[in-house]
Parts: sequence; structure tokens; C-alpha cells
Amino acid sequence: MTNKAATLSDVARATGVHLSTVSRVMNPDTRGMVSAEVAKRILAEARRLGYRANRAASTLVTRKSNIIGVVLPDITNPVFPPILTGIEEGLRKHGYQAIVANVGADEEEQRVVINLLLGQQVDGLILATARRHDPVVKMCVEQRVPLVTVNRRDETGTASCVISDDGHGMRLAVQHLLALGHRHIGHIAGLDSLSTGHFRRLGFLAAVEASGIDPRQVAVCESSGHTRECGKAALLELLRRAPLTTAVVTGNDLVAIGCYDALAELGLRCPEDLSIVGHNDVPFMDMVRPPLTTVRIRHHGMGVEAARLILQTIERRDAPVLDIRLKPELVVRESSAAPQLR
Amino acid sequence: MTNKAATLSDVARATGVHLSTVSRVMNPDTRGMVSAEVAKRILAEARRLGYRANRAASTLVTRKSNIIGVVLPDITNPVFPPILTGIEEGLRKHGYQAIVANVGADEEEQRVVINLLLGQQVDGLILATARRHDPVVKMCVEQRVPLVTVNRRDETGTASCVISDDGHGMRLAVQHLLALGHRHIGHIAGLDSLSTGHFRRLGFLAAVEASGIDPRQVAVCESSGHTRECGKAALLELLRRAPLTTAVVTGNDLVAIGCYDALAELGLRCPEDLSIVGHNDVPFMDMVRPPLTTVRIRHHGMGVEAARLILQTIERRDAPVLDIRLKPELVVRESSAAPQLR
DNA sequence: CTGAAAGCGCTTACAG
DNA sequence: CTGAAAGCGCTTACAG
Repeated sequence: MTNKAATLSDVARATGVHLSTVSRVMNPDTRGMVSAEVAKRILAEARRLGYRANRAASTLVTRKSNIIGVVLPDITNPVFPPILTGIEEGLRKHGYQAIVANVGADEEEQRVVINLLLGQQVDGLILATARRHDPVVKMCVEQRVPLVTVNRRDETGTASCVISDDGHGMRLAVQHLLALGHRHIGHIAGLDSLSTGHFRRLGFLAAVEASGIDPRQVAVCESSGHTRECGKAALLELLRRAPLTTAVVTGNDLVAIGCYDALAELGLRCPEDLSIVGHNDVPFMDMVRPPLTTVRIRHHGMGVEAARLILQTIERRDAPVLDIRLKPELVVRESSAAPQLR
Repeated sequence: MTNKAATLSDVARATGVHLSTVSRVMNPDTRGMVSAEVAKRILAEARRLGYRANRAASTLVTRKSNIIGVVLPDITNPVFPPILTGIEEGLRKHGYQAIVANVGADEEEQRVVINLLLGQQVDGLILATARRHDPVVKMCVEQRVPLVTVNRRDETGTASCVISDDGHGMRLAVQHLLALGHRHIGHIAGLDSLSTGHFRRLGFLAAVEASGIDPRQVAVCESSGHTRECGKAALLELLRRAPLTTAVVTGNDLVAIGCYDALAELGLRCPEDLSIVGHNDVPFMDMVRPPLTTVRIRHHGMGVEAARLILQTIERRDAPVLDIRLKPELVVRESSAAPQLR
């Protein structure tokens, strides 16, 4: 049990061949260049010595690390774990690994982290941190770093992205409420600096407009953050401004839960007094009281697609910039019902 | 805007010095060896050229990657994101990064992933996958890979670990129920192959024993998995075997939610007919109906400690094997109450 | 204080 | 089919 790892030259010495021959055998793609008999001996010896290629060395010469940097804004936000899992699955299938960095919204901090990742020779970057106008995305594009954004889209359209079809999701939510008989509908929007918040707001407005209901019966409030507290404050504000509202669509489940808090404070009930539809379908939304009707987004699928896209972008540097949108679905539970007559 | 990255020798040429001088300046620790004036010129030129050290090259020569491999069984299990966040914070502070791999329970798959990580020249490993008798931990220890397990403990005691003090947690839960007046108490245990399941079961038994209540009033059932379905089945089984039970402590929140499902099926209410105490306090446990009383574990803190420990283990190869246990606390909500007289 | 040189462990044309 | 050699981009003794 030697303490230091065996190298190509250790295996070569033990087998009595040149280390370049060992190198050829260790790489399945070039194994065919070596006679079967020699290859067998080398493989046996490599196994005996516990040989494991030093990827730092091969990265240095091939300029390929087979590592993708993944930058997340907050892994404790339950939308990101399934995205990450999808990314990892998609990557691993092709022999790639993910190096994950959690980073706050601070731009300078993001630059530092991305520089670390780039120094690590990652072959590409998947960013879940992108804002609609993102200087960090711009920097990466300028440096020609293969890049895809996931769950978020930068508006310059210079980077490929994988997002949910938010227009479709909002249409499903609004049509559901209309079908139940609601005519005074509100929207609690997410941050407009993020594509999710922006597109969902636009989607809501478009769906309402298409339905032909009077725009004066529609209210939109922006939640200042994706938290329960912000959601609660936003609904309180919305009901103050539009007291006739009987149903609300939120841009985020956590915000929807905050709406529950607001209703509790007002002594109102969901869905009797107000129907609420969330967005994302994060875990446990079927266990809250009442179980939340929400737009289910294909987080895992987005991750898988993002992995596929980044690998494609790396393979062909002239690969087109793609804009992939996965279709969400509406999950009807108990937080939405026909409006009560009042 | 050159397409390929600037190297030390590019900066050296541009400044008119030898690349070894540039190397000394780029590393803060050796910067003092170079005159301030030259250092300034070099730094300016490096910045102008966008120089960024190639870590594959420096890893190759220093045999230090400043990367830690983190192996998780399932990032979508909400206990892991805060652990990971804690690890990353602890690591980043000391200039380290995490390379994260999600991997199932399959042993062979774990070996493959760990070999990938080791090939990547990680300086150490944090495993959240360890079972009580874990061949993969054994393999790492044999190969002298710096290692710490987090949230889980391997029983051979050859690797440092950071876990929650499960004995303390169960004592808090049992004492709470006793104080409410319960005398027929059950436990739905987690998998005994994991240290969490094992220690919580032992902790439960010890707490009950210390209270002096008749062992015949106590029932333990093992849940065959950490899911709602398994929790439901386990409670059904437990109530069949011990119908007088008025309170149950579970080893896991998801299992506790499964118990809610079982009660719903039986037409029983929580806490009126049965008090339930969970374990972990994952997000949203305050939003389920009824809000769950549970043992809150310091997941984030465990991650921070694990990072500290692995760095310490790397720094001093003779560092002692440590067994760190963080104290959990009981969060009382509405799923526990005094037993009804029947 | 600075330079010249060796070497980390690989891959891959180039010979033979 | 196999070997010899150059080179990837760094770090770090060793000279001067």
C-alpha cells in the first residue's frame, strides 16, 4: 500500500512498456491502437497498482476538464435541487461532472466565483443566477465562455437558456379561475428584474386580456421578494387596492403561502373568500392547508435540458443560441374554488 | 480580445521579466519576494491581459487542488441543501471549493463517483452517504483519503464525523410527551443501517427507560423508507400492534407527514387522537395541518463544522478522528397535545 | 531581488 | 503496434 498514487510511468515500469502505450490503453478511445495481449497485461497491472488518471494533468494537455460550473443563487430554495439533479444526471451520462457554487445576488461576489470556476478550467457554465439584464452573463459572453442560463433568461439573447413557458403557465392558471366563475382576479408578481417575474406578469396580463374581462377588474401587485413575509404584505396591499378581488395568482408558491398568512390575519378563508393559485409546485404544497392549486414546473427536466444544451454548445462553438421553454401544467388542489356570492 | 487565455509567460513577455517573477507576484504569499515597483507593473499587465491562473497546472505541481468532493445521497431531500450551504460557506472562507456529486445508495455507483472525484485531485471528501457499516468509507480510509462524514456516522470510527446529538433530540421529544401526560408512546424508527435511524431508536428507548414507564406501553416500528408512504404504512402497523398508543415520535418529518395520511385514512385526528412529533424540522413543517412539533436539527451548522473538520484533517495528517455532535432543539407546534381520556 | 531550469503527470504528433 | 520526445502552464529549489 504505497502512500502516493500510481502514475502512468509506474504502470509502464511494472509492465515493461513505454508510458505512452499505457496512456493509450487507459483511454478507451485509443485502446484499439495497442495489441490485445499487451493491453490486457497493462490493464491488469493498472488495476493491481490502483492506477487512477490524474485529471489535472490531462486537463492541462487536452484543455478539457469535463467539468461544468453550475452557479445557483440559493440551493435551499426548493426549486433548485431538482434542477441540479437534472443537470448532474444529464452531465454524468456524458462523462461530465458539475462543480456547484452557491452565490448571493451580489454582482462582485458572482464575478469572483465565476473567475474561480474559470480558473478551475471548467468547460462551460450553467447559470441559474441570471437577471434580465445581467452584467455577469455579458462578461461570460465577451470572454466566449460556453454558457447556458437555466430557469432564468438574460434578455440580450446572447446566451442559450432553458426556462419554463411562463406565458402558458399563467394562461392555465387564469383560465382555470375564469372557468370557476371568477371575474375579479389579481396577480402578485415576482421581481421584474428576473425573467420569471417578468414573463409571468406579462403572461397574466395577456391571459386576462384575451378573456375579454374589464381591465379595471384586474389588479397586479409586486412582491418585493420571494418569501412568505413579502407575499403576505403584497396580498394585504392588493386587497386594499382591489377589495372586490376573489382570486389571486402568485408568481411563486412561497408567496402563495404568505397569502395564506395574510388571509389568516384578516380572518378570511381560502378558497371560500379568496382562491389562490401558486407557481412552481415545490414539495409539500399538497400538505399545506388548504392544499395549494399551483402551476407545476418541470424543474428536473429543465436541468436535464440545460446539461444537454451546454454540452452541445461546447461541442460546436458555432452552435446556435437556443431558447428552450418547457411546458408547465396546472395542478388543481383545494385552494381554488368558485367565488362565493356576496 | 484574444481567444485563448493569457498565461504566465504572456504576462512575463509583456512586462519584460521572467515568468517565475510573475508567478511570485500572482501568489500573495510570495509577492513580498519581488520589489514593489516590479510587482506593480506585473499586476497592471496581468489585469490588462485578463490573466487568470490555470488551476490544473498549479494543482499538478503543488498536489493541492483546493477542492473538496462532497457526496450526497439526494439533494432533493430538504435536509441536504442547508448542509451543503454550510459546507460551501465554511470552505469558501478558506479558499476552497466544493465539487458536489449526488449519488444513489448503490455501492458500485458510489465507488465510481468517488474515483472520479479522486481523479479530479480533490484534497478531501465529505460524505453524507455513509451507512453504519460502509465499505466505501473503508476504502477511503485505506487509501488515506482525508475524509469526514456528515449527518451520518460510520461505526468503525475511523473517520471523523459531524452529526446531530440524536440521543438528546429523542430525550427532548419523549420528555415533552411525558410532560403532556402520555404514557403509551410509540416510535417509528428510520432505517437501522443509517446512524440517524439507529441512534434515534436507541435514544428513544433510553429516554423511555429513564422515565420509568412500563416497557410494555412502548411500541417501536421501523419505517422501511424515509417517505410518506412508508410512514403511513408504519403507523398503521404500529397502531394495529399497540392500539393504546396516544403519541408517536418519528425519526423523520416526511414519515411524520405519512402518519398524518394514516390518521386521515383511519378517521382519526391529530393531536386529539394521536400526538405526533417529527424529526429534522425541514421547511414548511409549520405550514402543514396541524403544524408539526418536531426536533430541529442544525443542518447548516453541521455543514459548517464538516468544512472546518475536513480542512483541519487535510492540514494535519495526524489530526485526531473527531466525533462532533451538535445539539438539536425541540420546536413545539400543534401536532402534540395532552392525550384525550378514552 | 530576479532568472534559469527542472519537473508535476499526462497526451499526441512523429518515427520506426 | 510501440517508443521517444515535446509540451501543456504552473511552482520552486537553486544560483547569482
